[in-house]
Amino acid sequence: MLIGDLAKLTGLSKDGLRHYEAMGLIHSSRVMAGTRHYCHYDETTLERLELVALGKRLHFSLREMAELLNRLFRDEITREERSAIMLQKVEQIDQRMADLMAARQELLHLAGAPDKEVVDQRLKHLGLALS
Amino acid sequence: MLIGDLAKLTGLSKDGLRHYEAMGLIHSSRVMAGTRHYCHYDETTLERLELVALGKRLHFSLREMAELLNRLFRDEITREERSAIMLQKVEQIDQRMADLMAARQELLHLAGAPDKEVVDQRLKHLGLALS
DNA sequence: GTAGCGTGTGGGGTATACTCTACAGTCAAG
DNA sequence: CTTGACTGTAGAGTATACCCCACACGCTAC
Repeated sequence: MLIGDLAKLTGLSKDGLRHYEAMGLIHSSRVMAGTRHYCHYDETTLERLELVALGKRLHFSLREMAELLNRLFRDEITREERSAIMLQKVEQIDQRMADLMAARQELLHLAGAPDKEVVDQRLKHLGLALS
Repeated sequence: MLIGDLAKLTGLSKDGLRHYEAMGLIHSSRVMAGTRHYCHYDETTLERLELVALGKRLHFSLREMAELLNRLFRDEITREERSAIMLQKVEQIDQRMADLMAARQELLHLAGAPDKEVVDQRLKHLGLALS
């Protein structure tokens, strides 16, 4: 299929898809038409794009995904390695959360801790609690 | 003082300081010397830069800080507004933490939850716990 | 008086993830 | 056979926070 179809099916923009292709996340076969060519995408592209969506949710960068995705489609990733990759990302996320948590505490302090319980209530809604 | 002194006192690079000035975080008086001029910074610049450091810890952008800093030095920010600003930033942080927390959960799931207790142990070290 | 350090300016580059614009060719419908 | 929709390419622009380089000038020490 052509890029317009892919865009409609995924809800992504054509420019975004071209960007993904430039980043190596998806691939196409070039089909000639007169002096120029068009890019044809097969159905695995949709699988790839679903994995890209997953990767974005999981806070992987496009660069990280480009590598992982290609290795994944060549069956080069073992269960153990996959697990390790995920846990490594968890560590990065923990680091960022620690950073945010420290800022949060300092912000509440600077805010004059107006209603600590009410504010921390939000954390619980997020599935978190201070320990 | 000149930019080199400021750089040494703060540990920031001259280029970084020039960037801050271009962003409106600090200001200088231009003193002529022949055909050109030099930028002189007064002591309040150090105070400003300390606030910039604080702002960075608290995840304020330079653009946000430029506005806040100038208003702060003109005494245009009431206690109530300061509190509101901090709490607004807390909300943004909560949003990002929720995002990260969701990703974290999904990552652990995809990792095969190898040793959930051990991994969640790290969250406690960060001052957090699942509720 | 010249070497060397410090300085301001302008511009480019890095990283991330795109969007937008202009230009030109292809193709189907009318 | 022309119009309109679609396509590829190149390049610029957005946002954030800087770094690096070259150039030319100022000032001080020698």
